[in-house]
Amino acid sequence: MADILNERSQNILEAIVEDYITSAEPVGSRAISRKYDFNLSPASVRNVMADLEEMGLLCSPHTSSGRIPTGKGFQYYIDTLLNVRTLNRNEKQNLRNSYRFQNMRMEDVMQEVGRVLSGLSQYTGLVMAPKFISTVFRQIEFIRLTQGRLLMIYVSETGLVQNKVIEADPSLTVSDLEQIGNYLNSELNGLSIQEVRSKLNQELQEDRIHYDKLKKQALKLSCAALQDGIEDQLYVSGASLMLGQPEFSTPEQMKRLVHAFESKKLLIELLDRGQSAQGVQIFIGSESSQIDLEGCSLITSNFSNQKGAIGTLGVIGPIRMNYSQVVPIVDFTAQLVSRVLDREIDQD
Amino acid sequence: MADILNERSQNILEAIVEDYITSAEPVGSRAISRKYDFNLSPASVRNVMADLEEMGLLCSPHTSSGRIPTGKGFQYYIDTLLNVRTLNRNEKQNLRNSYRFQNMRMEDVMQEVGRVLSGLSQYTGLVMAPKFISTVFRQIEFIRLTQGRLLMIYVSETGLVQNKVIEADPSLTVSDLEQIGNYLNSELNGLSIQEVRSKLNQELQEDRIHYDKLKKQALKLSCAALQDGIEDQLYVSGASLMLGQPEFSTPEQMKRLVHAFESKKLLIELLDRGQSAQGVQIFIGSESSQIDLEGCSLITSNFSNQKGAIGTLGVIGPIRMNYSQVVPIVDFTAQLVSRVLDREIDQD
DNA sequence: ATTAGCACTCACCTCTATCGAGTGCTAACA
DNA sequence: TGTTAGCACTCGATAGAGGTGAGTGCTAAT
Repeated sequence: MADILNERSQNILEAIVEDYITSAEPVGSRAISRKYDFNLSPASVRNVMADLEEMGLLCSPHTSSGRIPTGKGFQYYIDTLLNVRTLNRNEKQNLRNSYRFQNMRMEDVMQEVGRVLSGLSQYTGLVMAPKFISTVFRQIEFIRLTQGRLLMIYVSETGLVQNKVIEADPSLTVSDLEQIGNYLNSELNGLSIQEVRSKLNQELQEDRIHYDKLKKQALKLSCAALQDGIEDQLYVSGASLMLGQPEFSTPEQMKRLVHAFESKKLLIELLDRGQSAQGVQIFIGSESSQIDLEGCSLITSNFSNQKGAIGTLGVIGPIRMNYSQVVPIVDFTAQLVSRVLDREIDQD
Repeated sequence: MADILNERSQNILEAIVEDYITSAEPVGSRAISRKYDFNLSPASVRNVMADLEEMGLLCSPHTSSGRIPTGKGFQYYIDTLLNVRTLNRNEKQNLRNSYRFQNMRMEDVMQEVGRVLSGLSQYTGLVMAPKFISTVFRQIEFIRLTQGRLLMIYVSETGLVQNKVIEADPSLTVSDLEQIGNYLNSELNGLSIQEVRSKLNQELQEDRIHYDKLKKQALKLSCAALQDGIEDQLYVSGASLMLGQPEFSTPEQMKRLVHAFESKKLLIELLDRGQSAQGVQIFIGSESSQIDLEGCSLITSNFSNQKGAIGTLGVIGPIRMNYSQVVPIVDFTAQLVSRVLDREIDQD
């Protein structure tokens, strides 16, 4: 794709995209020819623009208006023209200082990250906590609520607390539960949930005929507790900032956006897509094809600690986002959070 | 106040309010005289309306438009004219069936309640989980994160899980923590957090010179853990439904609302005001005087279990809410949730 | 290949006219 | 004396007309 455009066309496309990013208005040939010194008259610029439009990189809202980049145009810009600013030492230090992670619960860390991302970018910050399945077992606790109903509390290695109500054999006593907890805590410590699951399944089969009743109970309980059904946690910050963007200024678009942010399902789905990738990823609205998120663009990066718990953070904004500014922020923040996750626990 | 108005004025005010509730448009004298059979001509109705306007119960957006009730008008309507529908057995059963509380975590119960409230009322549902301070102690657990940093997990009697990171003496070993946990769990079980606090303070003073080092550590730890700094949890559901209401149809008002819902602080403040009251409470926008929530009205009721943990739930909508329909829903839901809280634990 | 020139398009603004729902006031009526 | 019919008036909402200007496409000259 990159080679279809000659240098002049590239320069003009870049100029148009960047002008449009700051102005949110259709860009005219005159403006381009004046602001950037290509030594080209408006008429020449117009010729190039007509070509770019034919290639689907630009479009004009109506006959007598300037051009705006299409999704494809932005995609091209991101793929080949965007040069991401790298943060210098000062900027990195400033960013580091923006975050206050001292003595925070994991939930608070996630929320704080979202808040800061949103504040710095002036768009909407998203943070998806590490998925339950990607966490590493640290401790489990069972608390009896009523006959046959237990509250299970699970703490991951990084201090992420999750809980769940499970049904259980009503005959289990409190001291049974304590023993079961102790057994599981010693057996499963340090294993990833995936490892835990396969281990549990394996042992359950082996022990099917075994007579250690308590151990069997323990396996059954932990199966119910850890098998599934713990939902993703998504933190959305600064949704109202999006409503200030000119592309979402009509009531209908606002409703759409708020709905999308509220249901969270769409967003989680979108963030999931990037979970396997490394580094910063950019999804462009049209591509993502979620009606409610039309016109939006998503910059994400995964974070993880050394043992693998993977979460995702990022910024969602209008397609017309300031990528060169936001990308490094998202990138560095992901690195920062990864390091914080590791620091949460003793390195041994 | 009620006695200043004669019956005819009351009838007309009621008619205007109810018409406005369904139409969201200024109500004219002609409409009133036709739809309701007071046997009064529009002219007579106009006379009454002029009186009501003078008393500050009505106002007209401009000279030649119908009247709309003022905040004061709504207040009067709610105080003296509103007759709340009581739910019949069928409706109660339907409402009960709307909620699915089986094997849900407390967090999920709260969220579910918000969702259903919002769905039934078509406005925005609010649920504030019982305040930490109003809960009853059930269990506490300390998990070592790093040298000198502990994760404290607190479970209230109703199964509400909260956690917090606290600093602690780095020399504490894992078995120390276990002992401390056991000690606290046996000592504090069944006490309200307020009782716990006074007990801790008392014992800390008594034991100041004592030589039981571990006990002292236990007291210190639990003080740090339970003293304060656990924030309220507020669940907001169906915010986007509010954006469909005609009074919030302009971009500016939408932004205001979304901002108010997002920051949550305003809402928590507002909900706090009703924490001491019993039964359903109604706050009207102008009265609440929060700029961001102008034009909104709040119907709340507290719920609590037998031991006193108090939370609040309700519905926030335009002042022009269908009170007679929403009030009984909020009322009955609060009763329902109260009962669920009690059922969460063994009755002993 | 580039560009100056020109006719053309179309969103946007403002001005004006019209319409109609609703009012307040007054005079007539039961 | 309370009620009502009649009437002039107000004012938002809607629609159309005209002007403006930014921007385009095309063509012919450089």
